[in-house]
Amino acid sequence: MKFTCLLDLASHWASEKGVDVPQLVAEICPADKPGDITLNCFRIAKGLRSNPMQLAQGAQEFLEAHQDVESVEVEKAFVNIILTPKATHEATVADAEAFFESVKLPEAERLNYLIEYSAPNTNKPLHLGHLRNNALGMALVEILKKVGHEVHPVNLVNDRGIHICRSMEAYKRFGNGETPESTGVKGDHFVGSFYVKYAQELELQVKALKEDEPGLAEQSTDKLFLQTEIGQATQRMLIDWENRVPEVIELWELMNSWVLAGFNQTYDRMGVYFDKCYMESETYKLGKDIIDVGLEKGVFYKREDGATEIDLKKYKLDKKVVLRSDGTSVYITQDIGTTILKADDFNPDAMVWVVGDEQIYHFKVLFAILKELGYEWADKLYHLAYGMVNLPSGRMKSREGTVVDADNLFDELHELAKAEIRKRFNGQELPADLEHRAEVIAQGAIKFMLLKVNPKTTMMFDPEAAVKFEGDTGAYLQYVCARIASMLRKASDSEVTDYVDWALLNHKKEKELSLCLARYPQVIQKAAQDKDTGQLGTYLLDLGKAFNGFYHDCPVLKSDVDPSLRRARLELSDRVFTTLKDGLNALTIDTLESM
RNA sequence: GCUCCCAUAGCUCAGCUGGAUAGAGCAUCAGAUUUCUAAUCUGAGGGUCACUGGUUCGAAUCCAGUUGGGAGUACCA
Repeated sequence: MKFTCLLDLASHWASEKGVDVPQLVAEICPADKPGDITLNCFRIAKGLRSNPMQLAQGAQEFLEAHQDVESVEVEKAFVNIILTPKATHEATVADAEAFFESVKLPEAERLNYLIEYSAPNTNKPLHLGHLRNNALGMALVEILKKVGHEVHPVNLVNDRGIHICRSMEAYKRFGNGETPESTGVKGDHFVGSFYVKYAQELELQVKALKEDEPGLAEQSTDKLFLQTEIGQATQRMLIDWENRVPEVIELWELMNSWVLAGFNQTYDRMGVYFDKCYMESETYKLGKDIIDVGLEKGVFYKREDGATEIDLKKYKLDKKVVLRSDGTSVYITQDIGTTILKADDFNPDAMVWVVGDEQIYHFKVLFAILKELGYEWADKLYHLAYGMVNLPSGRMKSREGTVVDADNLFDELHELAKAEIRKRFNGQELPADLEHRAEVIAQGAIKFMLLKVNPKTTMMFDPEAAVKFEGDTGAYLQYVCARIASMLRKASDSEVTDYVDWALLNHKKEKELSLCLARYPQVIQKAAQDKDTGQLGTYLLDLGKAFNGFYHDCPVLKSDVDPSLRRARLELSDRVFTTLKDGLNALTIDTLESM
């Protein structure tokens, strides 16, 4: 927000005191104070090494004489300024093109980002936790694009390993040749059901084992895994998979194709897309050659027992094994290799991983190793570590059946949204796009709920609150858009002049609205910088509330409104509409012309 | 044991580089609708910002410690 009166004040001070005056940043005046904007002289005084009270006095004297200023009041070192309406609106949103252009970062600060998110396992359907990941990843992509970065989203599908073999082994035993097509079950759910069956069978075998050998009674299922018949069979299957045994590969390909088809449906519904999907089955052997290079460089060393290790005490981290003594890879080896592959593929300036906060340590280690290996992009790696999603009853536990399934949640919200629409049509003919409206509202509800909080917060998902479309919700914001769209529709046939007289918008709510709008470019840039969707969500709610206040107090289309005032209010409303839509789209939430 | 994160209204969450009397939504109570779409708006009650000390003109915010919670700490992924 660049207000002429503050620019003038800055140059006035500069010439008066003969020093450089940093840019004077205005704050929004608190609602209970007399003013539109506030100059905090406590803050300015530090830079100028002056007395805050005297600065405030001086500011008042200067500003009272300024043509953009109606009045000034000083409280302590706060200078509360009431601007003329013209100055308020023209410094903020009058020039729509300039306003939206100011969202973009300077050319020199724009980067090429590579963002990895989602990273599902192909053995179970997606649940609420994945939805937080997906929503964050998608939104981060759009926010970064919005401020001018180039962004490439990628996925890394965990399609191999012992957990995948579990579903396969169970299918071999209990599948009876059924398929998603023959049963009509979505592919990922179909395969997931065998993962569940596997767990049941394993428990039975463990129980039998413990009955045979009471000494094992205290052992965990994981410990006894390889002593069960099914566990051994699964382990053999993993080895067969690695040896590319045709019938195992065939089954694996078949079941993965089912799961991925299911995931793609869910992705499409959310609007998830990727520039590239890496499959772990194709990348899991990567990284070993890099370890050799690192050994030569002295980054790694061989331990006496043959394992290859790196000492990261310089980074306040522990030692980390990167190759087992038998020469095989560990998880981080693969991650090193995959990261380098991604860097080669996209040549990014910066990379982001959207992964849960339980892996914070892992990424610290990964980044430190890549730094030691000397990659030029190693300083621009970021782990967006989000907190987990809890239920009122606590953590989601698959064993207790409390996992909130993604597809079911979508369906449930869709039906509830539809019921809400029906309620409002109250017997009238329903709109032709009823299903579309319900889906946009449902997606908006779940996404906004997940994105409005700070990503790092361990958040609570309350099903009761999620199914309401009131208060701090996506629907609240979509509703504002629908209201404005309705006004703009009704006004479209009226005469539209190019000239908007912003000086007419002198109502407190009108000025507040412009001042709130004016924060948008900074907010979205800060959200991009901090990779924090919560800041944007909070802001959009502020904007929505500011509009609803205006809408309540300032009639636009009523017959007694002067045409030029109506014109100006429509223009302001249009700016809210465009901004809200832009901001919601940055959160990957769609808007509606009618709800 | 060690490391990291968290603690703000009954509940869920904001609170930017320290700045005015700590905010919002939900819930509770009281109001507003011959509508520009009430999925809305207005008002009320509700706080020892976990605790103790420190830095500062000024601390929810910074520092140290205490208590309580979560996560991580494998030749697992």
